[in-house]
Order: sequence, then C-alpha cells, then structure tokens
Amino acid sequence: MRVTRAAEYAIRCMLYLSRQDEGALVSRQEIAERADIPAHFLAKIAQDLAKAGLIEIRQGARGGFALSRHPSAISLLEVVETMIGEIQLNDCIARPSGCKASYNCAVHRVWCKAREQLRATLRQVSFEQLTAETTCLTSPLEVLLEPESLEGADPLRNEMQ
Amino acid sequence: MRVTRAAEYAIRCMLYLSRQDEGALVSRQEIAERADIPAHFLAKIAQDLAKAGLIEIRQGARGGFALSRHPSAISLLEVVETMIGEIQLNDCIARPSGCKASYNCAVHRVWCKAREQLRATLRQVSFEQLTAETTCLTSPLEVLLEPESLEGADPLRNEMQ
DNA sequence: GATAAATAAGACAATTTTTATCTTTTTTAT
DNA sequence: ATAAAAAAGATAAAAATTGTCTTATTTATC
Repeated sequence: MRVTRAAEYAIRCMLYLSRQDEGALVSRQEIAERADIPAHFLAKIAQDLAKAGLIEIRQGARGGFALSRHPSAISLLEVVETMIGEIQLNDCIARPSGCKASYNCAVHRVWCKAREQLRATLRQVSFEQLTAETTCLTSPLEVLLEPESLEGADPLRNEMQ
Repeated sequence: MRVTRAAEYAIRCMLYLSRQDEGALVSRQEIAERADIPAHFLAKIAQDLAKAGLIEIRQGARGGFALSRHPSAISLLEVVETMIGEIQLNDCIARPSGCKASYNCAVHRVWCKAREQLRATLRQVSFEQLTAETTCLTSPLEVLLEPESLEGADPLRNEMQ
C-alpha cells in the first residue's frame, strides 16, 4: 500500500469539488490550478474517478467535472481505493500464493487486522466532514494565490443541468 | 508507506532467529535458504537490523547472525520501521512543507490518526507471540523443503559465546 | 454548419524506488 | 596460513510512479 501522488491529487480534486455548490461543474483547468495538480495528470485521475462513479465528466466546450453524489456519501476510503486499489499492507496479503501459509499465519493475521483498522478509519470520514473543517485547500492556499486568478476562475463555473 | 520486500524478508529473518535457541548464531546462508531470502540481499538487510540493535553480526569463519534481545522485547513495528523508516501513510505527513496547512488540515488529521492506529497495532505484537503461533516459516514451509536440506543445515548452528 | 473550447485517449519519457547481483575487502576460527 | 564467512560498495535490472505531449473526439455557441 502506498498513498501515491495520484491519490493525493484525487483527494484534493474531490475536496475542491465538495466545496462548490451542489452539482457544480468545474473545468479541469480550474481544478488543476486551484488544487495545484498537473492538468494532464488530472485528466487521467478524473477518468479513474469517473469510472468509479465518483464524478461525472462533461466533454466539449464548457465541459468539466462534477460530483456524482453528495459529499456526505463519499468516503475518503473510496477515493483512496479508487486510485491505489483495495488497500493491502503487504504482498503476503495481496498475493496469498506468495505466502505459503497465509490462511494460518500469525504475521498474516496481524497485517489483516491492521489493514481492516486502517480501512475502517478512512471509511468513517466523508468529504462533507472534511470540507466542514479547514483543509489544505481552504484559506492557506487561497492566501498564496494571486487575487486575479481567483476572480478569473469564477465565471467558468456553472451548474450541470 | 509501503511494506517492501526487504521488510518482508527482515520479518522472516527475525522470525527464523526467534525460533532458535536463545542467542543462537545462525549463518547467513542458512537463514537465506530456510527463509527463502536472496543471500546477498539478506546481507544488506542484516546490516540495517544490526545498526538498529536488533541483531548481532559475527564476522569470519563460523560467523552469522543472532538476536540481540529476547523475542519478547522485539516488536513487529520495530522491525518494519527499521527497514522502511518511520511509518508515514502519505507525503503530506512525511513532508509538512509539501502541505500548505498540515498543522490545521482535516485530511492531515485523519492520516495522523490512521497512522497512529497502525503503529500501535504493530507495536503490540512481539516476535515471541508470533513464534508461539504458526507462521509462514513453520510447518508449511518445512514440508516443502527437501529432507536433506533440513538435516544439512543443523550443524551450521552453534551458540554465540 | 463552422468554430472554438474543452475533455478523451494513448503513446512516450523521465524519475524514483526497489530488488537484486557481483566483486573486492576484511574479519575470524582453526 | 588457510579457508570460511560477512562487510562494503559498485552496478545493474526491473518496476512503479509521475508526468508530458500529441491527436482525436465531443459539445456549446454563433
């Protein structure tokens, strides 16, 4: 298991979308700039998020991304696992064939327990909760941005019908 | 955080040593063969384990490795973190500079909580406990080995003075 | 319908990490 | 003195990650 940069970006993207008005469609460019994600990389990430049913993608002029569900129904676990696959702490768990006694191994059982604890913790956290509190994308980031870029971004935002 | 192959090997090595008589010195070759670890890779791993004070290395003829402490005083966490560094679930935690509001970020706090849970779980498990139960290195592996290789390994084992 | 704006898709490259392997040196028991 | 064993470090191979770039496709708007 490794929380990759891609997963980190996915979280930021979802966080940014969660802070918009419900169902708001936001362009990839805006998200990329505001959440500090390489734009083309975000395109790939968005496709994974879309396949997982977390966001809707609208193509074409004035296209962009929008959350498929309310942030209260999206857990941190779901976003992370969409990007890095089901969390496995080690190969022994991931590939039982590599471990000659996984069904009956004490070490294996510890990893399983740790894994389930971790997943439970991440599952309990929704994006609604996260946006209710301060995050990396709230004030501290905005302070760092140029005022113009903030204003310029707004007109790009509209509602998905 | 990723439990690398090296960490997995380190666990197996420690598990193998834990199952010997207390203070037993075992050659690198024997451990490598019996725990299915590439011998030269094990040499590197052993040096990390030795630096961390987990094992003693005896050089020269009839040299080898021995546990520095009783298995009850060695936790799974200590072995894992010796190999992969202090567990961090994501970069945001590892490098606060990369996260613009880590001190005050809701996502950050979730990762911190998950991290401490994981570390606590691994800290609670000692190698004495692990060897008391079946592991990948007990019977299932032995069954797979040729009888000769099992007998041939024994004479290599002796006590560290 | 034409145009422009936006994403989709996929090839490709750079970087980093991991996983080794090999050779030479040093240490130690006998 | 010899041989067995680990130390140390250079090097290579493999895999994963992190991007970038180009071409296609889709869509809103005029």
